[in-house]
Amino acid sequence: MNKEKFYITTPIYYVNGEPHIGSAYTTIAADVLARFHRMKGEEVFFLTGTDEHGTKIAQAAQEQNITPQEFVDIISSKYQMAWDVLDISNDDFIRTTSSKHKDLVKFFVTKLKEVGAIYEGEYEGLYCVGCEKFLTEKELVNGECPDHKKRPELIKEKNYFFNLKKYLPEVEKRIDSGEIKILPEKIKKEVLGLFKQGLNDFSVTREKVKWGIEVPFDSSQVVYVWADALLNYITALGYGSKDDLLFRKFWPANIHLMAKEIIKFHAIFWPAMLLAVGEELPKTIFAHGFFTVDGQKMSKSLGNAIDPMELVKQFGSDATRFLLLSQFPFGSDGDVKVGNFAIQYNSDLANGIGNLTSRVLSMAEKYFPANDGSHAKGGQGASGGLVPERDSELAEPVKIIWQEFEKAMESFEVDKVIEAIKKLNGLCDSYVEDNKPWQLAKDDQEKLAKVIYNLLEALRHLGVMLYPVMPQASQKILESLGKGDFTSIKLSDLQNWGRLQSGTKVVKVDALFPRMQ
RNA sequence: CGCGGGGUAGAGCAGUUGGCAGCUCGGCGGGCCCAUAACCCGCAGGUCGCCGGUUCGAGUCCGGCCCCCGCAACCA
Repeated sequence: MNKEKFYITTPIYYVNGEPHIGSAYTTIAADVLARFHRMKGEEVFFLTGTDEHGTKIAQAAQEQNITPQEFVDIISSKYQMAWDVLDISNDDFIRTTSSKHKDLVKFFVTKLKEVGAIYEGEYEGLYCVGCEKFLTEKELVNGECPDHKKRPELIKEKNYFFNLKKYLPEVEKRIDSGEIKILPEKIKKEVLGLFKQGLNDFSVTREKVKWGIEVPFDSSQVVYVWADALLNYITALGYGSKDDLLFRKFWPANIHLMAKEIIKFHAIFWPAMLLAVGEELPKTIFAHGFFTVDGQKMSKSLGNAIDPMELVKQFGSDATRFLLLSQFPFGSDGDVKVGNFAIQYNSDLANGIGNLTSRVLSMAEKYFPANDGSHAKGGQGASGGLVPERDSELAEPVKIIWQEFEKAMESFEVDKVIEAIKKLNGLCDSYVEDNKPWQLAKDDQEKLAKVIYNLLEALRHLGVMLYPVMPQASQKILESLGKGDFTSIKLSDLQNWGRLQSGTKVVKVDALFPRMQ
């Protein structure tokens, strides 16, 4: 039987700055989906990376007196370290300055020329000699370049243009019909609106830009951003090379995930380019929303950008993942109150999941102590408990929560995934109160055994459910139940009630999420 | 008349096909004692932006108005 495949991507991030909360948000969300699909037993390829060409990069490097390559090496490695710290499980990390990518982009551009999808034209724009780049109206202050206080010149240069107009009707049709799913629905509307407004052919090369991939058939030109960056999704898979096994296996992408500002390029330009060369189109393109911080748009100039690495320092990787994803519905914009992170950490994680884990394991240990003496050596929590007789009183409600959880995952509603987790947490807390194990310990051993079993088994389910969002906590919970490694077991099996064997030794863990003061 | 989103309890948000207005946090009161001073229960009563309309009945449909915000006119 062929395993189902799942190919998920984030955008490649532009290395003009270090990882920020937006890129972290996208990447964490993608990681959650990737982990979930792996749990389902699918063959997953999860790609992220960095976009490293362009004038801005060359300038930034010059300011620091290093070569552009040195500059991008530094920033790119910061992204890789950040994702490492955040437990991102990407299968590859593509860099647009890698020789593989560069070769395949050249191949692609040549192919565009061969099929007649590009033509020579003239680009006219406002050029600042000081910046050595074209400026947009938006960048100008009183009609002047803000950096050099000079009016930019209106100049023309040779460019190759992609014949977008030729492919627009087909792309529109595929989007409208849902062959390419654009999500959420409102973004789809917006994209369809763009067609009505009309779109122009776009440059795929530039003459004045120096830091980029040289156009193979015209050395005066360098490949311009979209024909470079977007290609990462297939060059990473070896498209156009001898070794294109991954490409044939994983393309088309199941989902391109991104923030909404680049939806146009992904929903329109990218499919059009793929059509031009006769390749399949991505199945789903999902654009999530933007953060505002305390009501204001996040920006470097305002100095209100949230550094994801600071969050990790404060809360840890798991909690950072959880907190970012639970701020607002995935796909909408949302405001983040910086002060709320700690409050929410305490309520959902310390008092919620952490406390539940702690109370359940404590009771197991207290009421059903293991007496084989083979405890963890040294350290605290060296005692252990045994799982008592099984019971299925919680099986049904847990099953329903699993259904909600999966539905949320399948529809990319990451925030609702978190709701499901919280619901299971709440179910367990209520169950404790309803059954009062400390009472049963005095007068009903038989029922006590069932109640504790149910709690331990529910905790196991929680541990599994936590895996996509908070892999570390998941691991700790499952280890404490003697179920550390479950990656080879399919989710559908893990979801069965009663997998936890009676008599299994459980070991209390240190606080999963220490309370913040 | 560029495109799109939104205005619901102190705050942040849910509200599918119209039918007693919900969730989380905070606040107040009670309970419990297994647990990370955690947990459970109850309460707190918001003209659902404004004005009309359709309907037995409208945050939920229609029309108009006011106010926020995002995207866009080839920034990566």
